[in-house]
Amino acid sequence: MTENTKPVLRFAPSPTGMLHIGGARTALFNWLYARHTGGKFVLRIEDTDRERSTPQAVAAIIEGLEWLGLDWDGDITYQFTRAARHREIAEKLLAEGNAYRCYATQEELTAMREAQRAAGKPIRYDGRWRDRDPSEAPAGAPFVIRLRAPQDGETIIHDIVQGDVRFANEQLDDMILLRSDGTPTYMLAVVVDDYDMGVTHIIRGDDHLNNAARQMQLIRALGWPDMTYGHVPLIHGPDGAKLSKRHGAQAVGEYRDMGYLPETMRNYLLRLGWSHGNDEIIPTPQAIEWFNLESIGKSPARLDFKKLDNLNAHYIRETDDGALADEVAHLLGRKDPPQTLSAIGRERLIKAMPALKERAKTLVELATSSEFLFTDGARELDAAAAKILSDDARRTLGEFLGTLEGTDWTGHALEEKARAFAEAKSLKLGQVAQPVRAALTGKTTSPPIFAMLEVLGREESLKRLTTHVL
RNA sequence: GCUCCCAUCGUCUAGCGGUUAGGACGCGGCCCUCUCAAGGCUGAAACACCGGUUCGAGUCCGGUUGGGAGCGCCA
Repeated sequence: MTENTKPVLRFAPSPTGMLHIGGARTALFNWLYARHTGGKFVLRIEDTDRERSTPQAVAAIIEGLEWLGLDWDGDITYQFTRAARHREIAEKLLAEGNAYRCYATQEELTAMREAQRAAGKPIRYDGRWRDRDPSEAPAGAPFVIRLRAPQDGETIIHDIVQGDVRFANEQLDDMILLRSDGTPTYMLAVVVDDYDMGVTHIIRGDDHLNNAARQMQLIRALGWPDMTYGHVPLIHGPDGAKLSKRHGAQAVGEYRDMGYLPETMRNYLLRLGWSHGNDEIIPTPQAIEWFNLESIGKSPARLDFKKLDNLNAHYIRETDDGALADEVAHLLGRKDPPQTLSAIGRERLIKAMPALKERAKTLVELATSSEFLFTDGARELDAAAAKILSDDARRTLGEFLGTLEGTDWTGHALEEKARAFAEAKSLKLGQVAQPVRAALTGKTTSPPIFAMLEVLGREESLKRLTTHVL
């Protein structure tokens, strides 16, 4: 493959809100295909709507992509900076007769649509200025420039995921290219920018499928080459309805806050709408190797947090202990009031991490389950732990502690002692271990308790345990 | 209303004319076990409906129903 035949993919969000989970998947697909083919992945911010675009949204999108690990090639293109070029193309179309000036006012158009709606007719611009002589134009009145679109025949989109999609040209109206204030519309800007940026493949949400036909008409009018389209079905909430606030997590930042790993998100989002046989666990390098456009599914998918959790648990187990400790420290710092991880706390955390990470579905859970490592002295007991520490249990605990003098403070040695003690007393191991767990952690669930005794050390462990001896 | 898209277990999906319709998550059971997980084994669970085409349809075609998207001087 030579340099100029390599694919150029783009992600083109409009900065009017956070990076949405659906947008993240679109970005991922584009990114994966670019990396798979050795092509380019470029980022373009579609900020031609000056009213709704905000710098905060731009920042959130960039932050989201960076967190997801989706790096783009070259500089970010800000669409609004290219307005002069867009205008130039509109003028060219006008000069060639492929576009015309329309003087219809917004009120007039609104009335037109209302009438069409009332009559049960399709709602579209009726072409009232399409063939009017320019001399009829009201002097000095504002006008927009519309594409003179073909009225017969059909426009076909050869979509790589949806197949051939045909639109009768008669049902597509003459779209506005340049607004009356001279700024370009989205339809004009995308087509011109994609062409100028050398974009070869457009992978985007299928909410743009209808737009594709209109954009194709524009491309034809300009005599520019076709691009390859792939319209990916949208992601729905767990209830099948369109994703909205009430579904909870929507912005990628929220997933981060809930303790999901970027690796998890990449794998999960990939599987939502793309498949490779029966493979489920697909780390990113493997995804880059396997990804193709043909295996993108055609039907919309729903979010399933249970499955997300399961994948996240998998990737947490795969993550390096030190990196996880850093994440826990980060989460601690975000608490109210913020907590810092002490040197001793970090040391304990690293030692306990192999056992802790096997039990956590999210980083938040990991931080919560680590909490008992960071305090000193007697633990406050939760209700279940208090119940475990009955008088009998506390007596047993005392007797057991009595056998521990001189014991090597290792998980293995302590477990041996506990087993011997239990056998001597005709108790089950659990009858010894559970009171120890309750007293040591204040809870009834924890990583293997003898290993935790070792992590906390003799001194700290005895401090916690002796408090509860009867 | 008009246009376009979609339709396999609850969910994500494999399937690309002939399969006991497979896997994963979740759910139930068993094993393991100091708790909780993890892991192993195992069970229940799907081709929306109606017509065609074909010797033979989950797979091809049409319709119905049900979802979704679009119909802005938003993107």
